Amino acid sequence: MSSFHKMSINCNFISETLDCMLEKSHKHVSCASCSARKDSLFGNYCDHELDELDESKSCNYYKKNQPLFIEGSFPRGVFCLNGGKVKVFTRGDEGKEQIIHIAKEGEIIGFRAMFSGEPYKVSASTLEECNICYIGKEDFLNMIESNAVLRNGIMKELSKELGERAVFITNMAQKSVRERLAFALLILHDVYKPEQINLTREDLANFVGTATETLIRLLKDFKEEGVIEIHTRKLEIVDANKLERIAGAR
Amino acid sequence: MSSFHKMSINCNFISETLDCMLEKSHKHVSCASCSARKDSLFGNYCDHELDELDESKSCNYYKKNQPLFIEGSFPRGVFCLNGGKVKVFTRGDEGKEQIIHIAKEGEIIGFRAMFSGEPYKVSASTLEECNICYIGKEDFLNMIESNAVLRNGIMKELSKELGERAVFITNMAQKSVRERLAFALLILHDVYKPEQINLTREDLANFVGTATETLIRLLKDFKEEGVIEIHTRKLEIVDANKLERIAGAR
DNA sequence: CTAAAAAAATGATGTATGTCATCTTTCCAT
DNA sequence: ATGGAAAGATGACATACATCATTTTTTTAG
Repeated sequence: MSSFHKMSINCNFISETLDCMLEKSHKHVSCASCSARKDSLFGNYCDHELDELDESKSCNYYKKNQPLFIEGSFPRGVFCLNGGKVKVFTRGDEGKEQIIHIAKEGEIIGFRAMFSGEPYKVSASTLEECNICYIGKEDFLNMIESNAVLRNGIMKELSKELGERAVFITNMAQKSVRERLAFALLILHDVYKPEQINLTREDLANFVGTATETLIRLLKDFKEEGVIEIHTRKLEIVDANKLERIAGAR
Repeated sequence: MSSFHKMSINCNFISETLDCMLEKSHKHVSCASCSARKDSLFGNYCDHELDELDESKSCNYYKKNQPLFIEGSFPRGVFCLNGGKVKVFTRGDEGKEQIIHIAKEGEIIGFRAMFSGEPYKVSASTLEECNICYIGKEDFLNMIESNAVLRNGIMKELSKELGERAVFITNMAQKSVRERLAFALLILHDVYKPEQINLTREDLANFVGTATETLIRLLKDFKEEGVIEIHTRKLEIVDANKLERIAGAR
């Protein structure tokens, strides 16, 4: 319901939204009117660039837990997240997911494998109902080639993520599960705001890198310490400062 | 001594090498004659591009354990590794190093922060005697802007590393120390060949993400199982297949 | 609205790995 | 060559966390 509300903001008319969501139509959501765009790499596109972008993209509705792409397959285009949250993850040897990133509105997903020439090293699937646009490989690469601003934005994004992952690796190697959970909650707080964090315990455990049971116990600790409130599936951050202290420096 | 030999290959004359190494001169090693170049992003440069590259770079000799750059500072240029090995690492809250990557001849180091506009998220320092060229920020960015092949090479490299780090994170989160050590040894085997792995136990532990004592015990196990030989500081991989089996899939 | 399935919660138990303390070997500068 | 420092090795011990088994709660589908 709150995600429904959010979604409606991103479309021109309620009727279009309903088509989009309830009837899974592939109705075009124009980039010019996409509210997620301003925070995206296309944020500073001018009118004719937007028209061109509109031409080359398709728009799709995804139900909860639908895959966008799967580890090992080859990319045919990139995904531009108009509404909803998407998890990006790999599977370890025993099939257990390790969530690398949770993407929100405005993010472009899956462009890494486009440049590396390798198959996807990660999978991506929706965590909730999503509206996602799709740009074919050729169109996207042409845009990159001809538009220096977009290209620099992409390079900046790749570089930023690379830095973040170095920190992620260090946290995994050196922090306790308790510290990592605090760290993860802070990240998710940022991703989900102004809404509350809304993930299954299993997904959260797979993001933190721990067993579901351990995660549940630690959440309970945090609740008893007054740093979070648990509203069934939704987690509310009550004391972010304390979380930061628990998570340690950085 | 064997690293001395290797170094000499990369310079035009022995006398130049000696200057370079023993007297720490900044004598120019020409890119045209750099044997590390063929495997690098500059591998397919033509003559006049090489001249240009030569103009804009400086060449320096580094002793063992010297820093190239430090986490938190801002980049002023990139480093191009002509000879020797370099570790790239972050420090956790208690100052413990987590090694993210070990770079070898031909690699360009430190270009991530150049694009992200952020300070370095990692530090880099030499693991042995090194010959390292340096290209200033402005020159490098100009090259990127004007040379599409180099640019695409950089984007490919960024993308590949991003994928590798997703795997690294998953390994950290889900594999046992024993499995991670096997995995690390295979990576290092590749980096160091045709030489033997040559790292302190502490550095190796900081790469695997474990305590030095634990690492030492596991090395002993591997030795007793006949997968490695330990020649004091140097590690010889005897049975790579078995290591792969221990490391698990991927 | 209800039944079945999925998710969440809780307890009991084992173990891989970190920590601390001590000793030995190797390295390196003088 | 030699002595001090760094690196390597080994043992004893503690514990954070995973695993397994079971129960309760929530969600979903018919």
